Amino acid sequence: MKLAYNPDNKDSIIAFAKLLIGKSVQTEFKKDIPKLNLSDKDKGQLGKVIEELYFKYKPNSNSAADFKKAGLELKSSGLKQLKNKEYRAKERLVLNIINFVTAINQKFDDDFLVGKNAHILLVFYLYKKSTNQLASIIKLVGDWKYPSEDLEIIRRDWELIKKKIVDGKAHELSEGDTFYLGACTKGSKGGNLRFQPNSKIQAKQRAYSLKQGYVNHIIASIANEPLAVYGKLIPSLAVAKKKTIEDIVISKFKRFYGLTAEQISNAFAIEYTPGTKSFYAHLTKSILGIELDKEIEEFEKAEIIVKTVRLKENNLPKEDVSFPTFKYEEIVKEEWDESDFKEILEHKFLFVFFQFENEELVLRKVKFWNMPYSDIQEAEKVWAKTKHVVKKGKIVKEVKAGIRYTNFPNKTFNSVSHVRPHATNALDTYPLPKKDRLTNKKEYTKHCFWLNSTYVRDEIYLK
DNA sequence: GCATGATCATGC
DNA sequence: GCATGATCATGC
Repeated sequence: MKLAYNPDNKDSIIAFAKLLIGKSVQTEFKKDIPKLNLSDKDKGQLGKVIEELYFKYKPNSNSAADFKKAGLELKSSGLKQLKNKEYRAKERLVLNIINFVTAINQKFDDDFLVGKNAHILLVFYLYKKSTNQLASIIKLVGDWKYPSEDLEIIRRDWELIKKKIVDGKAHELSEGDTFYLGACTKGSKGGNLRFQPNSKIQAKQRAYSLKQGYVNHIIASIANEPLAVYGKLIPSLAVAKKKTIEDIVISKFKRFYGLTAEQISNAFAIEYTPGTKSFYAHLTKSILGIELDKEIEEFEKAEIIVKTVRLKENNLPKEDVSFPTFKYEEIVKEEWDESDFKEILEHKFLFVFFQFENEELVLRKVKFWNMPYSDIQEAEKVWAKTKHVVKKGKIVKEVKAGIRYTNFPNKTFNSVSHVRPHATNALDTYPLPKKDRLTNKKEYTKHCFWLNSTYVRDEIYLK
């Protein structure tokens, strides 16, 4: 059979793939799709149709690239579109499954850089909740090779994941451990436990993945969107080889330890306006040498969450650390492993600590941090109790002097996290899945998960 | 002085 | 209009 492309030639494959832009496979292959017996639940169904009906080859699950001779791996993934029409990744890009047993003897150059990951051909479709994946319109097609600076970061990420497996801690892996390359869970919820070589504890099956923020950069590159809105911390391969993101950030901040926020802002000729929302973000960018109107490229790719914390003189943060509000109707449907809260907690954070000293705020230190496995398990208890309370319709415990006291997990319930209101006022609400038993209301003031200030002090600032 | 509920202010 | 960082108010 004569193919419409040359499977041994990269350019030919890529050019042929680009002919898919603007089409849906549903329309193109209506007649043949039923023969593949795909399940609607199969998240990889679009990829299978493109492989078998468009490129006309059988999908492989071995370690060789899909187009073996050309060294090209085909992947399809979803896009969402912002109000300003720009595209963003719907989710992380999942690469190959990590074999815990063989991983401990592998080398980065032989594992990651050959086979499936070195050169990827990406087919992005526009995701819509109401649309079947096969009917989605393909919007962007292009190939991706890692810039050499990124590969240095990915190499360190890969080494860290390997070290955890070597140390018998595959069950403690978290996406927050690493910067661009994550070890994400893969497979049906809860199940899919695997043996690991250096521990008796079974670990969730995991795959290497590129963080959603990293995929956004791949998308921008393929879509030819201007990258001028980003400023870089790592200007060259030489710097990337010598220093980690952490090294660079900490060394830049260190020069200002002990200075007040006002002194630092004066050093950069930025206005000292601690009341405005952007002040601390601007201070951080100035210290890092990033122009104020630009985003920090490495932070965006690694999805680093920056939190500025102001400590009282006794080292206790003045406020607990908040996260986005959760929706009652959604939390009751979530499983922990797919929950928004766990997703946030598996990020990498940069904490910037200031401390009050005679009414002035002094920069104490910065710290990269991600939540240890045992604390994520603690946070799960807070999440589970919250879900339970909403599900039972037992949010309000009692009403005293017009104030509603809740059954949500408080600071004494758990040392890591608690649940508290986060709203404009009591009338700023989300709908409830079930009427609250005591108040008979079908909506409730917006709440969110918070990190306890004592936890931030003891486990992040003082450690 | 802390815990908990309630609210404000800014910026997009 | 809403998300987010910040702050206030009350009671123990």
